[in-house]
Amino acid sequence: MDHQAKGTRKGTGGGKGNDVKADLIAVVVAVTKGEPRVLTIGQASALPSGPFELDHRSLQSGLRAWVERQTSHPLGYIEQLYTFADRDRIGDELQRVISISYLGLTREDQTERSPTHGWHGWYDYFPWEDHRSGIPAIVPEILMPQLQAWAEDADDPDMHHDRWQRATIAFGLDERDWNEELVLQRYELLHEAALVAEAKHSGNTGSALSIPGRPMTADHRRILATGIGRLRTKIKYRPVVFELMPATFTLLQLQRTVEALAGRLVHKPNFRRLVEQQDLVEGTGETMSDTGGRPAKLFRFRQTVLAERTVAGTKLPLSRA
Amino acid sequence: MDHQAKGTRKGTGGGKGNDVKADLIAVVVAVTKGEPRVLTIGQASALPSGPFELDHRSLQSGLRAWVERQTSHPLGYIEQLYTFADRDRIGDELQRVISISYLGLTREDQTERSPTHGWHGWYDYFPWEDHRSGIPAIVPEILMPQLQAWAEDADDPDMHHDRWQRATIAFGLDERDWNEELVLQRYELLHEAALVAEAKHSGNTGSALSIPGRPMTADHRRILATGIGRLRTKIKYRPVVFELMPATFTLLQLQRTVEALAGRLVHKPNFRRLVEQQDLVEGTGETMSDTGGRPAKLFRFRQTVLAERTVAGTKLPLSRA
DNA sequence: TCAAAAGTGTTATCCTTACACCCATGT
DNA sequence: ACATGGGTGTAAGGATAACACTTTTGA
Repeated sequence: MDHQAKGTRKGTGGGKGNDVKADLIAVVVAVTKGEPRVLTIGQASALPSGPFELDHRSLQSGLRAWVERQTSHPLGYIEQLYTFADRDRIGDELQRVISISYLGLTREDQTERSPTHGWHGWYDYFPWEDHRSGIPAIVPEILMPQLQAWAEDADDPDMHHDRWQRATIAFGLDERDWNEELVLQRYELLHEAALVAEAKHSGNTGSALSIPGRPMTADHRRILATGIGRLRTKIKYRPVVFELMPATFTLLQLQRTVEALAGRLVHKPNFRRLVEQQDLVEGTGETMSDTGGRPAKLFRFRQTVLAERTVAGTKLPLSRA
Repeated sequence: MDHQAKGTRKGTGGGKGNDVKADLIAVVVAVTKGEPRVLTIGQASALPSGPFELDHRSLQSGLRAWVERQTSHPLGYIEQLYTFADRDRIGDELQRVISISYLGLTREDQTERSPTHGWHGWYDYFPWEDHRSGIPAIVPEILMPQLQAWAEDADDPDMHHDRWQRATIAFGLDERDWNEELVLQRYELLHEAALVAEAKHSGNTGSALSIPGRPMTADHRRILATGIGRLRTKIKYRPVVFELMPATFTLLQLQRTVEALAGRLVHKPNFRRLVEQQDLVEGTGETMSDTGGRPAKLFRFRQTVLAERTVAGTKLPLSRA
């Protein structure tokens, strides 16, 4: 790197003028018995994380090293989420910490028991995000009234209108408008309205009572929200669900997994056609007959589609020429 | 941040054991006279960048500060692209540098002349990416033969097949299969095949000759590829093009801008309908009659849609219930 | 026989794509 | 008149969403 700016650096040699700490932090997801779960350490309130060290070959391998060291759990698919920076007090010095967050998908080892880490349903942290059984009661009964109060607390009519509009968009006024992808927007709105426990620390005047939903250390819940949002978006255009499935599965199991992630129910006949028509899966020839009803064919993911298909992704009216 | 890992940190107090340098780096894009251009410093071979400093309020504001200091050019819309890490020699010490890259959209000030920075057409760096006049000659005449040679140079048949398959997917064998979003995959493929100048530095055995396309400092061209790819994806689902347009414009100007970014032509009548039907623009009542032909209505972007619409984004067969 | 889940058929609707054509201005 | 770009109509085809229905098992 020899960009022009070098000359203006303070203490280019070895001084630690603008040096920062870099942290790696992981949202590791699995779906077990139809519930999406996230890997946590400590009292279920922190995501696995650790400093990026000089002997890590890359950010990805550093992250894998940390997660595997802290949880003995190997990771499969991982993807970078977002990088953010905060000022942090370490000892007496004010120092920068940069956090580079990743999303990881894996299968949960249900046999293991550990005091240092565990799996927790992600809807424990975001109870308003699960719409599989309809709109959760807390949305109309607690969140919306609180958000309305927050909006009315605004300084001027414009601000009031803006706050309430953001709230109605983020949460969807009637059921058809609910957009499951807006996980981060919803969390940030609740944070801004000082309705989540994490907002209290920053000397916020905010409302007295906190809403349901388990808080996390520092801004880990915001990172988790980012990961959930990303995954909900991604399952729609890339076949990442299969990273969470066992080697063979029935179409209903696949559907339940998608529903768990999206937080909403999908239409069974159409879901089957969608999956089969895209050649994402192939039958194994075997069937499974455990959960009452007619035995279901077992399928496996067709690895080859990963190479064959890259994503259509047009939305422009291209002209042929 | 008090994640569990803290205890294992080397020199938690003030030691610089695992401290890193953090660089901010910007891909700043404008579209001028139907050509997409990128802001560069130095001999048109580096992107604006600089260290993230302790007095920057946030990553975004640090980036804005650097770009504005280096180019006197204020930024509009910005979004984070990707973060990557490399080992770098600074003085005698081996040290980490983390680069956090951003995409910025703006309008070019065509009056300014500066010796320290300039705007350059992005197809100078990626001549194979412009398909507005059909497939560029260098694709079939230079790139594909070189890639084929590279594929045939593989150690075993599997590797040969894999390399050639990746090449055909990335570049699209026949015109209909060209996917303009795969900018990064194409660049990385050419890099892996040691066909771009930047690949030579890393002691690569690679081929003797480099292909057309202006190289950049360090990995800046890879970052630019990331930015172009992201922008090409994004214009399809978010109205970001308007960040690049003047206050009022004709629909053909808008179309030319989209075409410049996508590197392909779009179908005029359908493009108009697409734009108008989505209520993205409103007429100003005025017309413009400069470039031969019937005077065109002028439009302006409807700012309100940013709030109203968040993105539909369904692709799952949801069930109503 | 009934409950539960597997699976198939079919239609209405909307969106995308393509083609054909007319309109208004300058030279 | 004609070239150039502006602008509208419309029909074919495919994807999506919704509804109705048959099949195969276990209790």
